[in-house]
Amino acid sequence: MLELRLVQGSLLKKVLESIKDLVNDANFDCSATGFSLQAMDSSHVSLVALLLRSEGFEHYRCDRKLSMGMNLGNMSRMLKCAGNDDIITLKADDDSDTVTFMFESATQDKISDFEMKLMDIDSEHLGIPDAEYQAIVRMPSAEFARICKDLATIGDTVVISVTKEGVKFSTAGDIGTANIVLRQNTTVDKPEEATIIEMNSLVSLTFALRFMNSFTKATPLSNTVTISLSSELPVVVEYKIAEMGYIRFYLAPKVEDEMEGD
Amino acid sequence: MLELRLVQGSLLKKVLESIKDLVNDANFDCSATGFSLQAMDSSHVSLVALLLRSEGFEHYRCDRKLSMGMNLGNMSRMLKCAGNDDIITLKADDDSDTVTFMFESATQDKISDFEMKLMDIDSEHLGIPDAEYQAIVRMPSAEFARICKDLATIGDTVVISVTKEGVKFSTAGDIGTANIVLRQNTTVDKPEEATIIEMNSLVSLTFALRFMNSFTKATPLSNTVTISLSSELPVVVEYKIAEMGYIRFYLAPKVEDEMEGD
DNA sequence: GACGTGAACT
DNA sequence: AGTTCACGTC
Repeated sequence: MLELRLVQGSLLKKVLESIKDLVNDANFDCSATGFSLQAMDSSHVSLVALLLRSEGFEHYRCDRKLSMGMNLGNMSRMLKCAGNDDIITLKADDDSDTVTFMFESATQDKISDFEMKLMDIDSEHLGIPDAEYQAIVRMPSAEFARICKDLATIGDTVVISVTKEGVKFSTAGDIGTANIVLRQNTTVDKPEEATIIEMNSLVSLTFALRFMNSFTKATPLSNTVTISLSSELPVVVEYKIAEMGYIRFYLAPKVEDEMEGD
Repeated sequence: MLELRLVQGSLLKKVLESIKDLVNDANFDCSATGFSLQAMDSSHVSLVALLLRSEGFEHYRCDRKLSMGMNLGNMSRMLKCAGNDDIITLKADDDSDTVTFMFESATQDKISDFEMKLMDIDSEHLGIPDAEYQAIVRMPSAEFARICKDLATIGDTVVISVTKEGVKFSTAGDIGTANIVLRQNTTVDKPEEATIIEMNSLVSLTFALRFMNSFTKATPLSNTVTISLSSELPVVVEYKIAEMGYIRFYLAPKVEDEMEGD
């Protein structure tokens, strides 16, 4: 028996909006710890990891570990039927092949329940080791989204270079080149507007903008984004989910001297 | 060496928005006087003339006359990467085949530079003689845009007729006809809402609405528009650019008794 | 919330 | 190249 009651239902709506374009089908894993997901995108290039800790739910009952395979497009379609102020409760019986989403309007005047078929998805759950990163950049998520969107109008890949002073985003394409430099800035009135750089060593890595622009769909989940970079490691683009956990996107850097990217 | 610093960068963004649909490629001409452009639209029917005087720039350095051929679509794409409050600096080395747009955010925390390839464009620079016009109408630019948009839903051409009392915009199409009369009105609280007519002789001319509706893309540049009319002369639709210059569109009247227009 | 525009896909 | 979808703007 599984029953998870999330008062701020809009969180789950936003989570699905942020991953449904990247991942078609995925297993949601429930345990006493929380509600989580780990999945490769449909082209098997990037990886998404979501965690919503049990403490973040108003009510969290998970008798035994459960892995529920869902089509994220269909799940998103159902969640779109929930109001932004609705309380969402997710229910599943043990050994059931369906999951039920219940939506309660803030006023309790409208109560909906949507039942969705589960599916069998074979997924290797990768252990992601904690790593030391050469540089970690924290910046306003909207700014990061804007930069990735702008650069994508010029080129296909972005080079992210971090120095103590700032972070540089560069691209090149047929019509020209672009460099955007963001200065480290911790002295801003509002902490969510700060750009903070923790750097152990200089790092400069190249990524496909197509994926970065998918990741930034998670912007509504958090005012800030954290980008963790190391040579030879996938970049981690993390959006913290207040009081509950995070959504993290992993993407391997491009090898610089490849003849032709994809 | 060329270096033009424009504090109100949104002006340049708006200028490009207003001409990029009309003209594909054009030469920007820089001289000590200012930054200008003159180009036929891609169908070689209408003409655009832009002037941004050097005095309007915070910093204006132009060592020698320079003509820079740009693809306006690509230039617009790059300018879209500038914030509306950004300071835009345009740089080019002599004999360089590129131009650089630098964008500085108001806070100086974000500095971008975009380099664009220049192109060779052969353009005959027409001398446009100052002319006496039979009638000059000044009116709110938004009103003019609305009229052209509305009339285009009925017909393909507009007849603009000016009398001392007012200006009439007429069209006819399959579904019917339309006439919009604007009375001269100088007694309005705000001068930008006035409709002012200077008339030497009655004039009534026909124009393709398709082009008029392209011209009105410049509406964000000025609250008022000036329409100068004479038989046998192209109409001039002018939007003044505060403190800096103007953008003018020229379009030849249709000959009335042609069998079929274009 | 609706429209118009630009980008992606077929 | 045409259609569809998503985004930004009004």
